[in-house]
Amino acid sequence: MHGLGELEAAVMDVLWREQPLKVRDVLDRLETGKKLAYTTVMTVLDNLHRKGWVTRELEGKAYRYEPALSRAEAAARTVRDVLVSSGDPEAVLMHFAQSATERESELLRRALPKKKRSSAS
Amino acid sequence: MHGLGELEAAVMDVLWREQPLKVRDVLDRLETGKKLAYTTVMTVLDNLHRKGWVTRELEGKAYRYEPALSRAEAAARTVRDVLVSSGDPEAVLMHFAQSATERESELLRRALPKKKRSSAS
DNA sequence: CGCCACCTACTATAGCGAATCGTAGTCAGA
DNA sequence: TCTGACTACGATTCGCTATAGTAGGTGGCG
Repeated sequence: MHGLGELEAAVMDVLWREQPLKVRDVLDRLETGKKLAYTTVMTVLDNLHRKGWVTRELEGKAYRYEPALSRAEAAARTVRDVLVSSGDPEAVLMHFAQSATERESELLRRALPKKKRSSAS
Repeated sequence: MHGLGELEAAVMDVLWREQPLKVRDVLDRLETGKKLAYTTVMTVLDNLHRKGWVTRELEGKAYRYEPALSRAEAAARTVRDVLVSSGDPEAVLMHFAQSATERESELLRRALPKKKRSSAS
């Protein structure tokens, strides 16, 4: 869904699950099979910050990180990017509609009519 | 949109534009600034084949390659994957609906009712 | 018949981004 | 002041992509 590595994605998962966390908190909550070094997680968070995936705020001595976008927002943006970069959004939507589950179709049908103008980022 | 490298994507673009092509044909049509070696393109096509992005068929001495999926199908599948892996497809669709253009909304509204069953990969 | 052109198969190198840490420096508090 | 918790930097390793050379097979043509 993203242009992220495995660990980076795992870290984002943690942050999406529980909001503002310090490096240590993320480390504690990471569900990888191996125990990582504190600095490893710090580096990853730093990279995510540099790439704009998370924002951070100094609290005393340590940073508290939180996702720049909710998981759903990030995913929605990815969907949009795929549409745009596909060169033919219409065709893609057609194919998607074909494979959409009944539930998804229902949701979309309800959500779409309510739409208002808004520019894509 | 994909998990492909730059050259791989360029090669897929060529194949999506014009269907069954031999290595040499792809090489000739590649729009990269630099002139690549024949074997470079061959390797890329081989890798794409290994990863399932293209199928190939021996014609005489050489292979003829073609995309396993149309560009739109591939993109649609990516969209589906994003939805599924997001953990909350509904929320993603809601956000997407918010940012959809009028045209996209219109398209979806028309396409959705036609839906039929089909299994996601 | 033997050489040339064209292909594929294999192997090799370099580059880049991600993963993973170690070390050094800083600062608040016991 | 010594300690513990942090951050800032830098180093190494790894996997994947980009890029290409070399070896070996084969059909056609002079």
